[in-house]
Amino acid sequence: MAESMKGLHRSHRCTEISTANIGETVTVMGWVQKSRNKGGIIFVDLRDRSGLLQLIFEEADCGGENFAKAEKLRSEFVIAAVGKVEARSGAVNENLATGAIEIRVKDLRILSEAQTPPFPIEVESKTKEEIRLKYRFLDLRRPDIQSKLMLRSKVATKVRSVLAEEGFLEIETPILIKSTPEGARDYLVPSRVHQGKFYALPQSPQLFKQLLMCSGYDRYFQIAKCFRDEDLRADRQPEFTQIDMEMSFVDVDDVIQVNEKLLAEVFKDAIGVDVPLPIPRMTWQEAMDRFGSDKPDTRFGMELKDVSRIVKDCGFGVFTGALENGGSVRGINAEGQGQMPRKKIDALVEFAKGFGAKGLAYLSINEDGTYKSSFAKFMTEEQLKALVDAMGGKPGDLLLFAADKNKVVWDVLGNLRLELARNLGLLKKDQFNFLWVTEFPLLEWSEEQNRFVAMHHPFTMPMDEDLDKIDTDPGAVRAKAYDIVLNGTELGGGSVRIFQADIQEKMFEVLGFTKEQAQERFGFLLDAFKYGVPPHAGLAYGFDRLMMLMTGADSIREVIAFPKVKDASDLMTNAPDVVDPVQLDELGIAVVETEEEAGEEIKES
RNA sequence: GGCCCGGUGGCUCAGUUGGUUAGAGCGCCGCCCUGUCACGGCGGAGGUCGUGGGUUCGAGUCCCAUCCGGGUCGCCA
Repeated sequence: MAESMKGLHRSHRCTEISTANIGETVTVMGWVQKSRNKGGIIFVDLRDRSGLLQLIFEEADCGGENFAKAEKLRSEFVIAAVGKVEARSGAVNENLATGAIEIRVKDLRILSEAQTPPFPIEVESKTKEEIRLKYRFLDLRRPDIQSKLMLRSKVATKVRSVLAEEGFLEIETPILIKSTPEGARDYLVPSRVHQGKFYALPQSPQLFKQLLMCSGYDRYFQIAKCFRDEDLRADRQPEFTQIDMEMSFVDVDDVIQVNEKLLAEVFKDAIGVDVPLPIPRMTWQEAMDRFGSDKPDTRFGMELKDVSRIVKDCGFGVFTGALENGGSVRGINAEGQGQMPRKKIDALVEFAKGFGAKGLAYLSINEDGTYKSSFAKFMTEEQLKALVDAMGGKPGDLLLFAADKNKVVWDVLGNLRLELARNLGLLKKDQFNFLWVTEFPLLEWSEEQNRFVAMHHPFTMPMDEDLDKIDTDPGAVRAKAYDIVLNGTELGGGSVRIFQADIQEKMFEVLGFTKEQAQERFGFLLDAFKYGVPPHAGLAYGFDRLMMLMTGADSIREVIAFPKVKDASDLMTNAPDVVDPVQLDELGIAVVETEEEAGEEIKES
């Protein structure tokens, strides 16, 4: 029943037609959003990715045959219509970009009929994501998703043009690579030709871009697909996209400078936001001390204060105990929240426990200046007053304290601060606060592995002034690593790379790699470094996260055309799925049944 | 792997202390309507409550298990 579009050419997208086109004959094609049949006159809202346009059918204009076809139109039919652009003789629709005009149709073709969609194709869908993802091809018709993906394309285009202007070359790196298991789990791809051997999908193009520097392509970038076989989150997908770059003959400031230009131009071009330059910088240590996070959200205050010295001789064992164990006592001031009901405070305590706190001490300052506190009885009036003063407490404020190892205190208060901001509505999506966090620790002690692990990656350059500490106090060595943070989200990160063999060897040694292990995993890079390597540094952005923040989306899935759900499967295609035994046989792979599955087998048979 | 939230017609939801034929709005189908745009009017179809057990005279409602989706902690160099 579908008709051919033979002889027709689309002349405009829906919203490309305006009052300037009145009197012209146009050909439009798209989907039926809605049909309103008044009996002798039929209105049809036509939709394409540009927006909506009203078509009008009257038998006198289009003839009986076309009118009969128009009567059959249902939602999501794909049609072509030829007609004259007219100013509306009825009321103008202020809600529509094309609300002042309509197309008086002379010829209609139904290019494709459609079943009723399982959920409405509309902005701000209320439909469960599960159903939307199963029918993603329909969900992607919704105007808000379309505008997000169109913006994503625009940003990618702008990134390419800015970086090209800056002398960057776009070079692709392989997807089938060698597994270098340090960090996230790799996705593995079996090899038919080399049975029993596997490729890995890249977690990032890291090693290849460093090799490109060795090869003289002094400025590289790529919009690169990356893969990590880890559990998902609202802002994490197993496959995601990085805007990845690397530069030769540069140090930290050079990387920051070119990226500030990139960010400013992209934000201006894509969403009209001015990014004030230079973007503020903060060391990792300062970020932790002031915000309890290495990715501080600076859209609001409520900063952490270290009150260890104030409370070191008080009678509250929780505080003094933490200090004796080498920890600290820190607090935040939730200004004006002194009247917070006990129930809400208890909820905050529970929240804090989720981040490893054993508890949360609080003190609210009544309007008359007296205190209500969970720990007042352990302290003298003077001690309490000193504490309140240190926190800048005023009548009506609520002070919250955590006492533990530094790492726990930061984590607890850093997250508590964000939770309070969320509850108080302090996080404005149209405000964009950028921040560079610099001087990250080079290494991080892993309790699990009982060794130091690289905080960034094993090729990160230590800061020159800390080099001598790498043997004596590795944990105190800072790195030439930097993150770009936007509104409390890590947008991207990078570092200056080690390019001297002796420092790289030292690094592997500290990380507990033997020479053989290092050679086995990264030999090709170490070899390359023997043949002349320029100093180099780079950065990679999470493109999906960038788009999530730009569009104000709550989930990364909203800015990815075909995302996966929490267990990394695809509800539309059903991937991953079992494969034909013949395929497995070719690959020399045997699948071992788990006990659970074996049990099911027995039940079924 | 842990914790938390959700699953009732196509969609979004309501369903009181467990109690007669499980409701609503939207959508859908039919008829009518020449200026609608959240069109309108009349009529109609459609669910056994994610799944499986259990308690009970009686389960959408209580219990157990399980599946699916979401959030989060672990994890994500």
